[in-house]
Amino acid sequence: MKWDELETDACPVARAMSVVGDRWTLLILRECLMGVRRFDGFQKNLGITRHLLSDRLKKLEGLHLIRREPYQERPLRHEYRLTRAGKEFSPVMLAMADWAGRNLPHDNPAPFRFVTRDSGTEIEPRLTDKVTGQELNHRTVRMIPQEKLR
Amino acid sequence: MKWDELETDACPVARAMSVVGDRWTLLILRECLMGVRRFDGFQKNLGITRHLLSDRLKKLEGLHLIRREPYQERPLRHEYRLTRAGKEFSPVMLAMADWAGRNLPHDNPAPFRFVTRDSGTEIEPRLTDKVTGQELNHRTVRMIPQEKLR
DNA sequence: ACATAAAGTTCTGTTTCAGAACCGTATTGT
DNA sequence: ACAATACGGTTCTGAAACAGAACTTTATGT
Repeated sequence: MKWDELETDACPVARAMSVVGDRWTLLILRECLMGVRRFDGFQKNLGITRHLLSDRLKKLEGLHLIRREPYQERPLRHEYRLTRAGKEFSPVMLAMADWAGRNLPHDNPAPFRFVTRDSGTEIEPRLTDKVTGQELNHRTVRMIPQEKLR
Repeated sequence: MKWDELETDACPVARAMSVVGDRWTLLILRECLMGVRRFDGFQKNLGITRHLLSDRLKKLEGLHLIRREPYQERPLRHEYRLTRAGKEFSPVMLAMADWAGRNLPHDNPAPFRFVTRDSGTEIEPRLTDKVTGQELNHRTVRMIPQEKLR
């Protein structure tokens, strides 16, 4: 199975992996969420090669997760900003950071924090159901293949 | 920057990518969450090459996200099951599936559903704060680099 | 005139991956 | 008895992706 087949898979998890299933793309999104907007900013923060960064930014733009906007002319330069779809990735990033913080431990603390915009207090993420408010985890949720439903 | 440097990065998102930052690992976890336990089950469902599957299962076992347990002797055969840490990945999977379902659209419906174990109703995931119950998204949460806090 | 900056592109060698073939141990079918 | 099938891998080869460095272009500062 090749990359291009993943993109068009009926499974949303597979499609998600066609986007963030490489070493860098999700880390670029992390930098976007932290406010980085320019090529060299990404490159220096991540230690990614310039070639790959250029490539990934194009890919993310093509997927409409980031937008390329001119911030000066002569020479024409652009910055990269999250679109709505890109911003909506934020809860995934949070859930992932929380999981990794608990399950892939490290001696040093994370180099960032998630805080609420209103009070500035640190958050404790928890996935819940919109309707019932019930916590969603492996104990409360089942993932059922569609065939087995019928 | 190389793979091995990612694993030991202080950033939990980077460490998460050292685990699921490839085409297959997260899809293997998806299969685990759907109840697949055996080598050929993963191989057939995913279309991954046997070599890579073998490799990824070893990696996941090494990270204690899955456990290898004998289910028969002669010939000795094992099945692969999620550990607690692996099961705790479930909310991330849910958040990701939800995001991709909304932002990487596809004509066909997902080949699975997430339903509650008690009532069997389909869930609508939403990330909230444990303490305040406030919804967590790009509008309500800021991601701050540690340096800027001091 | 020379150095620095920003945003890439190009080049070369290494690593990872895809696809197929092969192997070992056992069970089932004829 | 013998072949076919099941299961769980390992080994091999060519293709794709990646890392690191050098180069380019347009412009500013000194």
